[in-house]
Amino acid sequence: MDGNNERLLTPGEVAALFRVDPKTVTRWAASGRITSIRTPGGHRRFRESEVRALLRGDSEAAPEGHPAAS
Amino acid sequence: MDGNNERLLTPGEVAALFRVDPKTVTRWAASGRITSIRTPGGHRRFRESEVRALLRGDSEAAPEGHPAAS
DNA sequence: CCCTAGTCGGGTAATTCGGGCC
DNA sequence: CGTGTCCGAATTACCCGACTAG
Repeated sequence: MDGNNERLLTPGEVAALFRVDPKTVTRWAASGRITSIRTPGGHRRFRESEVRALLRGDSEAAPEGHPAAS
Repeated sequence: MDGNNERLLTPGEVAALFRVDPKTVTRWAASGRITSIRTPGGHRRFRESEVRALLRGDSEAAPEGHPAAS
């Protein structure tokens, strides 16, 4: 198995998490405030770990990978 | 034995990677947005390297071959 | 040969996209 | 500057029944 078990969220999911409109989430991605993965169709997907870090109030950029309990 | 060690992924695998419906992946292949290999039965299969490049946001899809360090 | 899971095909509703405006 | 809402257009998600993969 690949260690690539990163869960992706849809704009609507992130919008519901942040209590904002999906359009706002799209603007965050356009501003580079959040990592966005684009589907061949043009739709965006967001990393669950990244969104979680933002939700926690982590101003610092979340490091890629797993937050090893150090 | 051709040196073709390319791993092929099923629509369900690609769909899970992009967090989309397997039907959507099939639509990408129908639109020519992704290289699809057809089984004698009509089922589609996708190249692991191609899917990975799409996930990375690489607009330039590797036509084929291995990513030799140039 | 049989079986379970996955995929195929077409059609319709929901969501998202993009730009512009308040 | 950032957010919410408008529009039209594109893309995606779920419905069904039938076939393939292993």
